[in-house]
Amino acid sequence: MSHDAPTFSPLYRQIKALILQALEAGEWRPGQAIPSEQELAARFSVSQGTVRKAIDEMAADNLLVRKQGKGTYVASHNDPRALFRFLRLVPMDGNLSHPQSVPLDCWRAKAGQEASRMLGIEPGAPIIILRRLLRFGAKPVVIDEIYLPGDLFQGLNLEVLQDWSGSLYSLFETRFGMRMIRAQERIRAVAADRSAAEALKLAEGTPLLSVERVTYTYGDKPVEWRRGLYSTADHFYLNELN
Amino acid sequence: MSHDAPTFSPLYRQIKALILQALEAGEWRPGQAIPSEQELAARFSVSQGTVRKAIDEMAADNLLVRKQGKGTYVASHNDPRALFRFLRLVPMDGNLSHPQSVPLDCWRAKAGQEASRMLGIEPGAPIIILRRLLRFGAKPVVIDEIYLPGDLFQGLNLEVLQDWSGSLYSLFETRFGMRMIRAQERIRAVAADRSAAEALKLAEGTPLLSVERVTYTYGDKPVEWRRGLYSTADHFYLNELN
DNA sequence: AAGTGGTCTAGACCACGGT
DNA sequence: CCGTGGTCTAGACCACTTT
Repeated sequence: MSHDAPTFSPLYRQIKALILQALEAGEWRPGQAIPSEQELAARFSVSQGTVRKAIDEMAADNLLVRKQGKGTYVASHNDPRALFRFLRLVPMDGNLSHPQSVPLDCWRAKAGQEASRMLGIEPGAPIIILRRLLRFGAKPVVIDEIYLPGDLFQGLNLEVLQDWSGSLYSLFETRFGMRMIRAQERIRAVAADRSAAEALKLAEGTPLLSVERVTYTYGDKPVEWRRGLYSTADHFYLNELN
Repeated sequence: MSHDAPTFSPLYRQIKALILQALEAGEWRPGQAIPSEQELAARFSVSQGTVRKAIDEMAADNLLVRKQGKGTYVASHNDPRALFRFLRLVPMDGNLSHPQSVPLDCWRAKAGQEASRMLGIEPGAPIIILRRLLRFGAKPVVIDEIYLPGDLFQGLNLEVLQDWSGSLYSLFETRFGMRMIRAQERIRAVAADRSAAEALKLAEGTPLLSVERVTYTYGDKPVEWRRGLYSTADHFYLNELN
C-alpha cells in the first residue's frame, strides 16, 4: 500500500521543462526566434514530434508564438497584441483607442504585512510603490497603485517611467528582464474615496471596480501586486468564459 | 491576382466539424461516452491520430472530457466540476460552500429592444424572465435577472425551478436539451437600487458588481441573457489571466 | 529552391480502468 | 486480460516565407 505521488512524466514534458529552463536563463530573448524543431529535436535527442508537443503546450501558455514558414518566437510584451492580454477594459461605444499610461508618483518603501504576503517577500523588505493613471483618449479611467519587489527593479523611478512610451510590462521586460507570464485578478465593487475621486474626476462615493492583481513570472514567482480602481461609466471589464 | 479567403481546412478540422454535428444532433447525450478513437477513425476513414487531434481541440473547448483508460465523454453541466466554470465568485475567507439557487419569480413577456438584440430574436418575440437569488450559506450574495427565448424553454415556470435541486444550466441541459457552451461577461460597478438592496439585505447605494452575461450554445447562438448584481462584501470575482 | 512550421499516416508501446 | 486513451517515433507531404 503506497501513497506515491504520480511520478510519471512524459518525455515531452521533460523537454518542455528544458526549453523553459533555457528561456528562463535568457538563452533566447523575447521577440527572438528559438531554434527550429529539427534543431531542438537533435539537441535533446528526441523526435521532432516530441519537441512539437512541448512547443504546442508552451504556445498555449503564451510563452512562445508560432509563425508558419518562419519559426517559433519567444513571446514579448513589446508585441502590441500582448497589450490587451492583461487589460480587459473595453470602451462601451466600441471605439478602441489605445490607453495612455501617465505615471504620477514612484517611491521606495518597506513591505508591510499585505505587500509581503502578496509578493512572497519578508516584511520590511524594500519595495517600490508606483501610482499611475490610465487614460483612454482624454478620459481618466483607471488609477493604479503598484507594488514591486525593490531588488528586482533596481533603478526604477519616475523619470524612467516618464521616458518610456510603451506599456509597463514592456518596460519591465526590456529594462529589468522581468517577464510577466500570468496573473490572477480579484474584482470587487467599492465606493470612490476622495483620492480616487479626484484622480478620476468623479464624485466621491461613485461605485468603482476594485481590481487586485498578482502577477507571476517564471516558476510561479509573484513579482507584482497592484490595485486598480476602474471607472465603469464609459467602459466595462470584459471576460470570456470558455 | 486573387483575394481568396483562406479556403484550406485541415482534415482534423473537418472531422471536428463532423463530430460537432453529431453532438449537436444529439447522437450522444451529455455525460455519455462517445465511440472510441479507433471506431471514429474507421467511421470517417482517417487515421486515429487525426481523430485524436480533433478530439483534443474539442476537449480544450470543454465540449468533451477525456478519461484515460475509460473513454471520451460528452461534457455535462450535471458534472459538479462544471459549476464554477461560469460562476467566478469566491468567498474571501476561503470556505467554499456550494451556492444555493433560490428562484423568486418567473414570468412570460415580449422581448424589448435590448433583450431582442442580446438574444438575436425579433422584438416582441416571446421571452421568459426569471429572477433568482444566489446564497452562499445563509448570506444572499447575488441577485440575477435572466432572459430566455420563450420558444426554446417551453414549459419553464417557477414550479419547475423550485423542484430542481441542481444548477440552472444543469436544468436547461436536462429538461430543455439546451447546452451552454461559452459565455461573455461585461462587468461594471453600480450602486444598489432599492430592489437590489432589499434582496441582498444591504443599504441602498452600496457598490455592487453588475455582471451582464450572454451565453451561447452550439453555433454561437445566444440563448441566455442575464444581469447579476453581486455583493462583494464577503466575496470577490476571481479571474485568471493566462 | 530551401527552410520553417503544419498535417497525416502507421505502428509500437505505455498507463489506466475495469473484468 | 482487454480496451481505452496517452506517448513516441519515423517518414511523407503540404502551406507559408524568404532567398
